[in-house]
Amino acid sequence: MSVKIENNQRLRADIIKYLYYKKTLSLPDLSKLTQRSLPLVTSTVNSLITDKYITKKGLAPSTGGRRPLMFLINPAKQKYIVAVAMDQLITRLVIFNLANEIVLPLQFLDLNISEDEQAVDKLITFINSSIQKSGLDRKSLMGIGIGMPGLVNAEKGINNSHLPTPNGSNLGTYLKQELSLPVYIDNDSSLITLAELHFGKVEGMQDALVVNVGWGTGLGIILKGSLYRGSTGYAGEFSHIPLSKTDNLCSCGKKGCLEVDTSLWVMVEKAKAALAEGAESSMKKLFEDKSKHFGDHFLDAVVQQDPLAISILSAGCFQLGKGLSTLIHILNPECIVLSGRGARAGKMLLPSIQQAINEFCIPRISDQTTITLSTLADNAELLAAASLVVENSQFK
Amino acid sequence: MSVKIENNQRLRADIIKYLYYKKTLSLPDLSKLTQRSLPLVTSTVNSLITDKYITKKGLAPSTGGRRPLMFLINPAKQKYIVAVAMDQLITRLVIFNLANEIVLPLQFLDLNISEDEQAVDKLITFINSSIQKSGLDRKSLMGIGIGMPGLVNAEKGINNSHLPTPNGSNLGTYLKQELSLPVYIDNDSSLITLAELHFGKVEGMQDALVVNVGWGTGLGIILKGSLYRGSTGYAGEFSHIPLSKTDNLCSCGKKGCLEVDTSLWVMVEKAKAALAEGAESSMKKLFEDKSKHFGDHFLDAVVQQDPLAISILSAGCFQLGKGLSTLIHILNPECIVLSGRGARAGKMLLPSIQQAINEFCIPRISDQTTITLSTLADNAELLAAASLVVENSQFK
DNA sequence: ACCAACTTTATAAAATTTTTATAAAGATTT
DNA sequence: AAATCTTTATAAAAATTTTATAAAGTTGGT
Repeated sequence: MSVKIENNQRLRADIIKYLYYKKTLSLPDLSKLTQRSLPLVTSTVNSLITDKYITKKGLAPSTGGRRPLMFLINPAKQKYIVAVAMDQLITRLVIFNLANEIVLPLQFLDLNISEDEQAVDKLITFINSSIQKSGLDRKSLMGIGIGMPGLVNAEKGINNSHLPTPNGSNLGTYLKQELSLPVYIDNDSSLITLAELHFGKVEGMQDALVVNVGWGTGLGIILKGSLYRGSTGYAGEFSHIPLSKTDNLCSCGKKGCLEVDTSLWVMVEKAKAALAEGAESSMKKLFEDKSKHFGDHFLDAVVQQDPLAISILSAGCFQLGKGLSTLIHILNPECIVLSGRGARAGKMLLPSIQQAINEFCIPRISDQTTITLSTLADNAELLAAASLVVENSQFK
Repeated sequence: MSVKIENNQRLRADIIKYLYYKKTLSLPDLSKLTQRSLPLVTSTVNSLITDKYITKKGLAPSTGGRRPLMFLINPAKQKYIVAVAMDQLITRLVIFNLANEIVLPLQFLDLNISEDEQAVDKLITFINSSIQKSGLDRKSLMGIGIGMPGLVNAEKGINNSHLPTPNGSNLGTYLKQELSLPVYIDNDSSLITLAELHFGKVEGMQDALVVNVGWGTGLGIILKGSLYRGSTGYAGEFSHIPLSKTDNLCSCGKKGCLEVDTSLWVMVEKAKAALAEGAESSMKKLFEDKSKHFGDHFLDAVVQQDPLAISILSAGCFQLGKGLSTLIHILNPECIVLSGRGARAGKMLLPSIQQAINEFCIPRISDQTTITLSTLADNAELLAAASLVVENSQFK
């Protein structure tokens, strides 16, 4: 048996990716997942063990035959990933190892990406100082994955909505240059969708939708088992489809966008207007506390079953459900997952959405689609930001 | 060199399929398309020549190097395909050979699929008598491909809207039994989309939409280079998305469906109502001729630039454009093709659709999508019905 | 006009990968 | 408790791809 020294980078990367997502797998598992033969997978796994990328875990319980030897990523391998999740107001950062263990705990930065003109350079400083704080050798960092709001073209590294670079150049390449590490950026909703696909409710499904209920209303589309990005990378622009019965002006400049009824911003405005008109609500007191954002107060009020907040939310969710009815007819998905920060309003969202679907969908089609809540916590976006790096790296 | 007698059915089928769609190809072309190595493709092509499935055409002009030997399907190979295209009112049939040459010319049958309870048995009789008329040996028929309106699950062979079988069983299996030949059914809009993908404007594109402008408004979705059918086969139900500003009742039982504004049926009704109210139009005279259907008269009036017909059509097309705006935002397609019988209204459709898109789309997204008219004639659906058989056959 | 350099296609030989067969380890049935 | 079925692992055989080379043709320069 000749020991193979260094070939088949593609299969090596695939094996590491599958172990990264699924934690422990046997040789037959990897053979099926990678669609390569068992002997080939065996020899490639052996070479990865030699390189300390993966280790043997031990024998798994039998499922009716010989017990399989399980493999997992070697947590001791000194390869690390910087994961960044950006919000309109707050940017978070974590450093993981390849086994998805946290090496540098959550770091925060207050950063208003749409108003602060120096946002990009502040981001760079933040990332650099976080790396320094971790004490890790820069050479051991595989790359940086960043999730951010806006019309992002992940492939080209462009954000059309926010974060212009000082010299007006491409955001992705600018970050890569300044940080001298591989940088991968993506839209926040796309990342949340990838998190649901790899670690959450959509795992293993072919066709599904993930709604990012947040300041806006984001959408990620899983088609044929992978994230669909469209011909120029802008697929899933759900929040600006023409659906509202009102002609209210949207932030995008058009009238009657879905977002006009469904975004958390708008709901907070509605709550404020109602309070100004003398409505009774627990929000009156909550809104006085300026340490948290209005939107978070609104969600708190919903969770505490405040009637005004729930009535505003329900109206918004009904419109969201109408939008989802359209998607169900067009895409006939297996499942729709409600995710993002708004998902913590949890069960409060579902009834109005379901009601709209009952009203607007052909039952034979909508019966096949289940609607469910995400079980991933807030670090979903960070996990998926890290997975961006794993997806795009080589393992030599 | 050992001559291979009979193996690799998959590659044989793939090679025949590519030659069927692209007419003539060289060995390197086939190697790239099938993603198999040149030596393997060469030996498989040789075995197909031995079996008389394909023939050498001759050398193609050089593109800068050695001239390639071109191959094509052998028109003399005695394998034939029955193609059927059904409409609400008329059913058409053609028999092709593998080279897509017509062996039995167009046959017609008046058949109202939604009202005639014996429609299925009449269809069977029609197909059988057409085969008899052709004089072809039944053993030389590879199968029957049928396109039909309705909520069709092609994989399972079900039509939920029309054509119930006498014994209530599965339509596909019933037809297969009664005709004792392989039968493949599909939705008419899906077939038109496949025709555009293989023979028309969408050829080679990854992400595109095909609108079947007809009695209803059908949609076919091309994603990642192939027809997208959804998790349970019902994707593309465009005509019943909630979009109309009216609350008019749709034939499906819901209110405010897109179809309420965009179907040819509805436009004809609007024209009739306007005429009853004394409006002037060339349609007054056209509608007296009962030998053609009202819808065809309406399209004639449009083509002849009748003001009333054009104004009704424009209003419908604006709503269609609003619906397409939604699809552009969600799916970010490279191209939208207007096809189906309504496409002969041609350039009359485009302005209102474009106007709606300008009004409802974010320019950065819609700029990337071109809207174009189909150049395929009415036999598009028949061609694609035949291709269903080729796609599902083996070539031993 | 002719030769060198570059392209594309076709075939032969070498290397890789898969398929098939067999063995090993454990569960299940008789 | 032995025989049979499952699943995993490895070895040998067969198939496929990769690499190298040849053949056929274009292009551009002198």
